[in-house]
Amino acid sequence: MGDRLTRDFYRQDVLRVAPGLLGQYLVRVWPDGRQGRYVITETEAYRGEEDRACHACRGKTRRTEVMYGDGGKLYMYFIYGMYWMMNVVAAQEGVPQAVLIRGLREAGGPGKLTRLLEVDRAFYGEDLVTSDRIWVEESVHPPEFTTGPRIGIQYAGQPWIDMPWRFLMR
DNA sequence: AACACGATTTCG
DNA sequence: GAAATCGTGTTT
Repeated sequence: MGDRLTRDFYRQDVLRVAPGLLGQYLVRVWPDGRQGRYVITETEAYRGEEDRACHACRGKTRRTEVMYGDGGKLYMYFIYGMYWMMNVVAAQEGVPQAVLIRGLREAGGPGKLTRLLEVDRAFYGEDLVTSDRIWVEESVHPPEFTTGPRIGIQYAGQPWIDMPWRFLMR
């Protein structure tokens, strides 16, 4: 069992937090006491209002406000009429950045892993530093990883389409 | 109040 | 390649 990641980890720039989450253990505890531990294998960084692919590019709304808060909370949003996406807020208060969790060793795809974990709107704003039902624990050593352009953000235009802000564990 | 669209997945 | 399906932001 590793130590839970601290507030200071999440308060770093998203370009450090996104790759930094690779290889770490995402822990989920259900109401009945059952516990699951999953290795995070793929993430993507969304970086502030200037990033046209980031939901914060349209400013603060009820949906995006948690991204403007302190790092370490969950930003959940619903898309395509059927999927909840799970994001980890990075950086400090006032800096809207988030990491989309795209894959776990046990489940590839952001829409599939939230179904596996059974997390939805009820986890909007959940604090990974203090929650008793979901958090992240540190693995022994950081894994090697590769990078690439983010998925499904063609509408964002250049240079955002080509930013290598997708991180995959080898 | 109505409308357009999306950080996806699955099936043909 | 297209459908499924609805919350959110924008427009009326």
